[in-house]
Amino acid sequence: MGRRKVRLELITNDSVRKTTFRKRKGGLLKKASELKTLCGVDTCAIIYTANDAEPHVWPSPSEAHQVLERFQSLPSKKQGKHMLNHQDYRPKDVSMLELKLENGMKRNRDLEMELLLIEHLSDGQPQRVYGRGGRGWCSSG
Amino acid sequence: MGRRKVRLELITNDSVRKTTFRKRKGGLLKKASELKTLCGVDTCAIIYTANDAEPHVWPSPSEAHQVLERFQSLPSKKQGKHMLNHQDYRPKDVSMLELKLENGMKRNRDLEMELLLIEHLSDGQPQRVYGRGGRGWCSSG
DNA sequence: AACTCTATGATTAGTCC
DNA sequence: AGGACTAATCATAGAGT
Repeated sequence: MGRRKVRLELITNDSVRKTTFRKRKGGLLKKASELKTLCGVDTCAIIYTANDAEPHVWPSPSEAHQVLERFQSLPSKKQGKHMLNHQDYRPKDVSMLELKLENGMKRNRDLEMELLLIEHLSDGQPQRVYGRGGRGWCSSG
Repeated sequence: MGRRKVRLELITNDSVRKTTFRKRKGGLLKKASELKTLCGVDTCAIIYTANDAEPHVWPSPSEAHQVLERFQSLPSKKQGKHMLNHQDYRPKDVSMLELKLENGMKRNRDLEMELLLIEHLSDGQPQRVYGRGGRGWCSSG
Protein backbone atom coordinates (compact mmCIF):
# COMPACT_ATOMS: atom_id res chain seq x y z
CA MET A 1 0.00 0.00 0.00
CA GLY A 2 3.04 2.18 -0.04
CA ARG A 3 5.98 2.48 -2.35
CA ARG A 4 6.00 -1.17 -3.06
CA LYS A 5 3.37 -3.84 -3.41
CA VAL A 6 2.66 -5.81 -0.27
CA ARG A 7 4.28 -9.18 -0.09
CA LEU A 8 1.93 -11.16 2.06
CA GLU A 9 4.41 -12.99 4.19
CA LEU A 10 6.17 -12.62 7.50
CA ILE A 11 8.49 -9.66 7.72
CA THR A 12 11.71 -11.16 8.97
CA ASN A 13 13.54 -7.92 9.71
CA ASP A 14 12.81 -7.04 13.31
CA SER A 15 12.73 -3.27 13.07
CA VAL A 16 10.74 -3.28 9.86
CA ARG A 17 8.25 -5.69 11.32
CA LYS A 18 7.88 -3.57 14.40
CA THR A 19 7.40 -0.41 12.39
CA THR A 20 4.81 -2.08 10.21
CA PHE A 21 3.07 -3.35 13.30
CA ARG A 22 2.91 0.12 14.80
CA LYS A 23 1.65 1.72 11.61
CA ARG A 24 -0.98 -0.86 10.90
CA LYS A 25 -2.13 -0.94 14.49
CA GLY A 26 -2.90 2.75 14.11
CA GLY A 27 -4.70 2.10 10.86
CA LEU A 28 -6.86 -0.52 12.47
CA LEU A 29 -7.83 1.83 15.28
CA LYS A 30 -8.75 4.50 12.81
CA LYS A 31 -10.92 2.06 10.92
CA ALA A 32 -12.60 1.07 14.14
CA SER A 33 -13.16 4.72 14.95
CA GLU A 34 -14.78 5.34 11.60
CA LEU A 35 -16.98 2.30 11.96
CA LYS A 36 -18.12 3.62 15.29
CA THR A 37 -18.98 7.03 13.91
CA LEU A 38 -20.48 5.99 10.61
CA CYS A 39 -22.52 3.05 11.81
CA GLY A 40 -23.39 4.25 15.28
CA VAL A 41 -21.90 1.36 17.15
CA ASP A 42 -20.32 1.79 20.54
CA THR A 43 -16.79 0.72 20.21
CA CYS A 44 -13.77 0.28 22.33
CA ALA A 45 -10.37 -1.17 21.71
CA ILE A 46 -7.66 -2.42 23.99
CA ILE A 47 -4.22 -2.96 22.63
CA TYR A 48 -1.40 -4.67 24.43
CA THR A 49 2.06 -4.30 23.09
CA ALA A 50 5.39 -5.56 24.30
CA ASN A 51 6.64 -1.99 24.56
CA ASP A 52 4.22 -0.46 27.00
CA ALA A 53 3.39 -1.56 30.48
CA GLU A 54 -0.10 -0.16 30.21
CA PRO A 55 -2.50 -1.22 27.53
CA HIS A 56 -3.59 1.38 25.06
CA VAL A 57 -7.25 1.90 25.59
CA TRP A 58 -9.29 3.54 22.92
CA PRO A 59 -11.10 5.86 22.66
CA SER A 60 -10.22 6.33 26.33
CA PRO A 61 -10.42 4.30 29.50
CA SER A 62 -13.31 6.39 30.76
CA GLU A 63 -15.26 6.04 27.55
CA ALA A 64 -14.62 2.35 27.54
CA HIS A 65 -15.94 2.28 31.07
CA GLN A 66 -19.06 4.08 30.00
CA VAL A 67 -19.73 1.47 27.37
CA LEU A 68 -19.38 -1.24 29.94
CA GLU A 69 -21.31 0.50 32.65
CA ARG A 70 -24.22 0.84 30.32
CA PHE A 71 -24.56 -2.89 30.56
CA GLN A 72 -24.29 -2.83 34.29
CA SER A 73 -27.03 -0.24 34.61
CA LEU A 74 -29.52 -2.44 32.79
CA PRO A 75 -31.54 -4.73 35.02
CA SER A 76 -30.78 -8.36 34.32
CA LYS A 77 -34.33 -9.10 33.27
CA LYS A 78 -34.28 -6.45 30.63
CA GLN A 79 -31.00 -7.76 29.34
CA GLY A 80 -32.52 -11.21 29.19
CA LYS A 81 -35.53 -9.93 27.35
CA HIS A 82 -33.46 -8.21 24.77
CA MET A 83 -31.54 -11.28 23.95
CA LEU A 84 -34.66 -13.27 23.27
CA ASN A 85 -36.85 -10.63 21.72
CA HIS A 86 -35.93 -9.86 18.17
CA GLN A 87 -38.76 -7.37 18.03
CA ASP A 88 -36.83 -5.25 20.43
CA TYR A 89 -33.96 -4.89 18.07
CA ARG A 90 -33.24 -1.39 16.92
CA PRO A 91 -30.42 -0.23 14.67
CA LYS A 92 -29.02 2.04 17.32
CA ASP A 93 -28.89 -0.57 20.03
CA VAL A 94 -25.59 -0.96 21.71
CA SER A 95 -22.96 -2.52 19.57
CA MET A 96 -19.46 -3.05 20.65
CA LEU A 97 -16.19 -3.58 19.00
CA GLU A 98 -13.50 -4.94 21.14
CA LEU A 99 -10.09 -5.23 19.66
CA LYS A 100 -7.37 -6.84 21.59
CA LEU A 101 -3.91 -6.94 20.17
CA GLU A 102 -1.30 -8.66 22.20
CA ASN A 103 2.27 -8.63 21.10
CA GLY A 104 4.70 -10.77 22.98
CA MET A 105 4.48 -10.47 26.72
CA LYS A 106 1.58 -9.92 29.05
CA ARG A 107 -0.42 -12.76 27.68
CA ASN A 108 -1.20 -14.05 31.09
CA ARG A 109 -3.62 -11.20 31.47
CA ASP A 110 -5.62 -12.53 28.59
CA LEU A 111 -5.88 -16.10 29.69
CA GLU A 112 -9.28 -15.61 31.15
CA MET A 113 -10.45 -13.82 28.06
CA GLU A 114 -9.36 -16.79 26.05
CA LEU A 115 -11.08 -19.20 28.34
CA LEU A 116 -14.29 -17.41 27.61
CA LEU A 117 -13.46 -17.37 23.94
CA ILE A 118 -13.27 -21.12 23.98
CA GLU A 119 -16.74 -21.26 25.34
CA HIS A 120 -17.96 -18.84 22.73
CA LEU A 121 -16.54 -21.00 20.01
CA SER A 122 -17.82 -24.19 21.55
CA ASP A 123 -21.47 -23.51 21.96
CA GLY A 124 -22.43 -20.07 20.75
CA GLN A 125 -25.69 -20.33 22.62
CA PRO A 126 -26.82 -17.52 24.91
CA GLN A 127 -27.06 -19.85 27.87
CA ARG A 128 -25.17 -19.99 31.11
CA VAL A 129 -24.37 -16.33 31.03
CA TYR A 130 -25.03 -15.36 34.57
CA GLY A 131 -24.36 -18.75 36.10
CA ARG A 132 -21.03 -20.49 36.38
CA GLY A 133 -20.05 -19.48 39.88
CA GLY A 134 -20.58 -16.23 41.69
CA ARG A 135 -17.79 -14.10 40.36
CA GLY A 136 -19.86 -10.98 40.69
CA TRP A 137 -19.10 -7.56 39.36
CA CYS A 138 -16.63 -6.42 41.96
CA SER A 139 -14.49 -9.42 42.60
CA SER A 140 -11.39 -7.61 41.57
CA GLY A 141 -10.93 -5.58 44.73
CA MET B 1 -12.57 6.56 0.47
CA GLY B 2 -14.74 5.91 -2.51
CA ARG B 3 -16.39 8.18 -5.00
CA ARG B 4 -16.87 10.83 -2.40
CA LYS B 5 -14.97 12.00 0.64
CA VAL B 6 -16.03 10.41 3.89
CA ARG B 7 -18.31 12.47 6.05
CA LEU B 8 -17.46 11.36 9.53
CA GLU B 9 -20.89 11.19 11.04
CA LEU B 10 -23.64 8.70 11.63
CA ILE B 11 -25.22 7.36 8.48
CA THR B 12 -28.91 7.88 9.04
CA ASN B 13 -30.17 5.87 6.08
CA ASP B 14 -30.70 2.32 7.31
CA SER B 15 -29.74 0.39 4.20
CA VAL B 16 -26.74 2.56 3.47
CA ARG B 17 -25.54 2.21 7.04
CA LYS B 18 -25.92 -1.53 6.90
CA THR B 19 -24.09 -1.78 3.60
CA THR B 20 -21.27 0.36 4.91
CA PHE B 21 -21.12 -1.79 8.00
CA ARG B 22 -20.82 -4.95 5.95
CA LYS B 23 -18.16 -3.52 3.67
CA ARG B 24 -16.04 -2.08 6.42
CA LYS B 25 -16.35 -5.17 8.54
CA GLY B 26 -14.75 -7.04 5.66
CA GLY B 27 -12.08 -4.42 5.37
CA LEU B 28 -11.26 -4.75 9.02
CA LEU B 29 -10.92 -8.52 8.74
CA LYS B 30 -8.61 -8.16 5.80
CA LYS B 31 -6.46 -5.73 7.74
CA ALA B 32 -6.34 -8.13 10.62
CA SER B 33 -5.39 -10.91 8.27
CA GLU B 34 -2.54 -8.89 6.83
CA LEU B 35 -1.32 -7.94 10.27
CA LYS B 36 -1.26 -11.60 11.17
CA THR B 37 0.74 -12.56 8.12
CA LEU B 38 3.12 -9.62 8.00
CA CYS B 39 3.90 -9.35 11.69
CA GLY B 40 3.66 -12.99 12.65
CA VAL B 41 1.02 -12.57 15.28
CA ASP B 42 -1.55 -15.24 15.91
CA THR B 43 -4.86 -13.70 15.29
CA CYS B 44 -8.47 -14.55 15.51
CA ALA B 45 -11.62 -12.57 15.09
CA ILE B 46 -15.16 -13.16 16.19
CA ILE B 47 -17.91 -11.10 14.71
CA TYR B 48 -21.46 -11.04 15.89
CA THR B 49 -24.05 -9.49 13.69
CA ALA B 50 -27.77 -9.10 14.05
CA ASN B 51 -28.28 -11.05 10.84
CA ASP B 52 -26.64 -14.32 11.62
CA ALA B 53 -27.37 -16.64 14.48
CA GLU B 54 -23.83 -17.93 14.53
CA PRO B 55 -20.88 -15.66 14.98
CA HIS B 56 -18.45 -15.36 12.14
CA VAL B 57 -15.21 -16.80 13.35
CA TRP B 58 -12.08 -15.96 11.49
CA PRO B 59 -9.84 -17.41 10.20
CA SER B 60 -11.85 -20.45 11.27
CA PRO B 61 -13.19 -21.90 14.51
CA SER B 62 -10.61 -24.65 14.47
CA GLU B 63 -7.73 -22.27 13.96
CA ALA B 64 -9.04 -20.06 16.70
CA HIS B 65 -9.16 -23.14 18.89
CA GLN B 66 -5.57 -23.92 18.09
CA VAL B 67 -4.50 -20.49 19.21
CA LEU B 68 -6.30 -20.98 22.47
CA GLU B 69 -5.20 -24.52 23.04
CA ARG B 70 -1.62 -23.44 22.74
CA PHE B 71 -2.10 -21.60 25.98
CA GLN B 72 -3.69 -24.57 27.62
CA SER B 73 -0.87 -26.86 26.66
CA LEU B 74 1.67 -24.69 28.45
CA PRO B 75 2.24 -25.61 32.08
CA SER B 76 1.13 -22.86 34.43
CA LYS B 77 4.60 -22.31 35.76
CA LYS B 78 6.01 -21.65 32.34
CA GLN B 79 3.18 -19.23 31.65
CA GLY B 80 3.96 -17.49 34.90
CA LYS B 81 7.62 -17.33 34.08
CA HIS B 82 6.96 -15.78 30.72
CA MET B 83 4.91 -13.04 32.13
CA LEU B 84 7.61 -12.00 34.57
CA ASN B 85 10.67 -12.67 32.53
CA HIS B 86 11.28 -10.06 29.91
CA GLN B 87 14.41 -11.87 28.86
CA ASP B 88 12.22 -14.65 27.61
CA TYR B 89 10.56 -12.41 25.13
CA ARG B 90 10.97 -13.32 21.52
CA PRO B 91 9.47 -11.58 18.50
CA LYS B 92 7.65 -14.67 17.38
CA ASP B 93 6.04 -15.35 20.72
CA VAL B 94 2.34 -15.87 20.61
CA SER B 95 0.44 -12.73 19.86
CA MET B 96 -3.23 -12.56 19.51
CA LEU B 97 -5.71 -10.27 17.97
CA GLU B 98 -9.21 -10.69 19.04
CA LEU B 99 -11.78 -8.64 17.32
CA LYS B 100 -15.30 -8.80 18.50
CA LEU B 101 -17.94 -6.88 16.67
CA GLU B 102 -21.38 -7.05 18.07
CA ASN B 103 -24.24 -5.49 16.27
CA GLY B 104 -27.52 -5.32 18.03
CA MET B 105 -28.58 -8.55 19.64
CA LYS B 106 -26.67 -11.30 21.38
CA ARG B 107 -24.91 -8.99 23.74
CA ASN B 108 -25.67 -11.09 26.72
CA ARG B 109 -23.06 -13.48 25.51
CA ASP B 110 -20.44 -10.84 25.93
CA LEU B 111 -21.25 -9.79 29.43
CA GLU B 112 -18.54 -11.92 30.90
CA MET B 113 -16.07 -10.61 28.41
CA GLU B 114 -16.95 -7.17 29.50
CA LEU B 115 -16.64 -8.05 33.12
CA LEU B 116 -13.09 -9.00 32.43
CA LEU B 117 -12.61 -5.90 30.38
CA ILE B 118 -13.54 -3.79 33.37
CA GLU B 119 -10.85 -5.47 35.37
CA HIS B 120 -8.35 -4.95 32.61
CA LEU B 121 -9.13 -1.28 32.59
CA SER B 122 -9.08 -1.00 36.33
CA ASP B 123 -5.71 -2.42 37.25
CA GLY B 124 -3.76 -3.47 34.21
CA GLN B 125 -1.32 -5.37 36.38
CA PRO B 126 -0.46 -8.97 35.56
CA GLN B 127 -1.53 -10.13 38.98
CA ARG B 128 -4.35 -12.33 40.14
CA VAL B 129 -4.51 -14.23 36.93
CA TYR B 130 -4.90 -17.72 38.19
CA GLY B 131 -6.48 -16.79 41.46
CA ARG B 132 -9.88 -15.23 41.91
CA GLY B 133 -11.89 -18.34 42.61
CA GLY B 134 -11.48 -21.75 41.09
CA ARG B 135 -13.11 -21.38 37.74
CA GLY B 136 -10.70 -23.82 36.20
CA TRP B 137 -10.23 -24.57 32.56
CA CYS B 138 -13.22 -26.81 32.07
CA SER B 139 -15.95 -25.21 34.07
CA SER B 140 -18.19 -24.86 31.09
CA GLY B 141 -19.51 -28.42 31.14
C1' DA C 1 -30.13 -7.33 -0.22
C1' DA C 2 -25.89 -8.64 -1.94
C1' DC C 3 -22.86 -8.72 -5.98
C1' DT C 4 -19.61 -6.07 -9.50
C1' DC C 5 -17.30 -2.02 -11.19
C1' DT C 6 -14.32 1.86 -10.71
C1' DA C 7 -13.21 6.73 -9.61
C1' DT C 8 -11.38 8.66 -5.91
C1' DG C 9 -9.89 9.37 -1.20
C1' DA C 10 -7.24 6.69 2.41
C1' DT C 11 -3.47 3.90 3.86
C1' DT C 12 1.06 2.86 4.05
C1' DA C 13 6.26 1.17 2.41
C1' DG C 14 10.23 3.27 1.90
C1' DT C 15 12.94 7.18 3.01
C1' DC C 16 14.82 11.05 5.34
C1' DC C 17 15.41 13.34 9.69
C1' DA D 1 13.06 4.75 17.96
C1' DG D 2 9.54 7.51 16.31
C1' DG D 3 7.57 11.46 13.32
C1' DA D 4 7.11 13.59 8.54
C1' DC D 5 6.93 13.04 3.80
C1' DT D 6 5.46 11.09 -0.56
C1' DA D 7 4.83 7.74 -4.18
C1' DA D 8 2.24 4.07 -4.99
C1' DT D 9 -1.09 0.56 -3.70
C1' DC D 10 -5.47 -0.28 -1.32
C1' DA D 11 -10.28 0.36 0.28
C1' DT D 12 -14.58 1.76 -0.59
C1' DA D 13 -18.89 5.22 -1.88
C1' DG D 14 -21.83 5.34 -5.18
C1' DA D 15 -24.01 3.41 -9.12
C1' DG D 16 -25.53 -0.27 -11.79
C1' DT D 17 -27.40 -5.37 -11.96
